[in-house]
Amino acid sequence: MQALDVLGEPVRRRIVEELAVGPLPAGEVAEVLHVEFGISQPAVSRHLRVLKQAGVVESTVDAQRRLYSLKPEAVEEVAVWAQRIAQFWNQRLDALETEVARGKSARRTAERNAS
Amino acid sequence: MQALDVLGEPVRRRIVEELAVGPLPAGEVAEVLHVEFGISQPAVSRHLRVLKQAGVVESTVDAQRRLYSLKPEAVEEVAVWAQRIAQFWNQRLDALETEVARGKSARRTAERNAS
DNA sequence: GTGTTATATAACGAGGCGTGCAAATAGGGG
DNA sequence: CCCCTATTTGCACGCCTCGTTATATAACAC
Repeated sequence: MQALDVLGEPVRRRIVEELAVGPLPAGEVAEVLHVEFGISQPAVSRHLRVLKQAGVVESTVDAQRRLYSLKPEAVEEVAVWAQRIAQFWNQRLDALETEVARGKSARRTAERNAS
Repeated sequence: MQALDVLGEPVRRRIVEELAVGPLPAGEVAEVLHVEFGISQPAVSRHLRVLKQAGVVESTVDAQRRLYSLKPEAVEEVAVWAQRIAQFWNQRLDALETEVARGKSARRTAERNAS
């Protein structure tokens, strides 16, 4: 799960969203981020590198330009993780509801302790 | 999306996973994390506070202890975000496939590259 | 009250991250 | 060749976060 580590950055998240629509040359990414976040082009370049090293994006050479594109596996990895957690939680929720429905309502206190 | 900012931390992700199973007192969370990451109780306490401020967890008072539990909305938020991105990407992929199917095949010239 | 458990806060240091600027590299094109 | 554009990299700096240890608060028990 390298992806989540790297997506903690708002700027990088924005880049990912931008690339989700389709591949873009570094310059255009930089421009968008410059407008929205007020950061310089080299800064964006660095973020792109971080994203690349984390396997979130990849780049292609097109003459002098670098075309960056999203690697969907990475995003999917994040989605899977979050969904797994959500699922755990839902299971728990269902269990509680069942329990309550059965009338065992007054127990839940000592349930989780017992170390 | 405060959740993603905060979930970039491995320790915090572990805490979330632990709490996904069910609520736990701070002490037990601290113990688990101490065993697995070798960090101290105060460190865990701080992570819990960060998670709380980000709306990922919440706590209730039970005598001297604090019971921490996951706020599923936060996790769901992350899942939704990631899925949205993934969906964008899938749309794009579908579009490309359609294009290729139409016979425009010979374009993908400089596809492969990396550092 | 004193003592004990459970947890949070304070104070501090170390390290990492993100930034801008300036310079370097890569790839055209005259 | 030399120059121009696109992008990356080197450097210095400030900030923010993490971790530890020591200490405080809260609630209970005696």
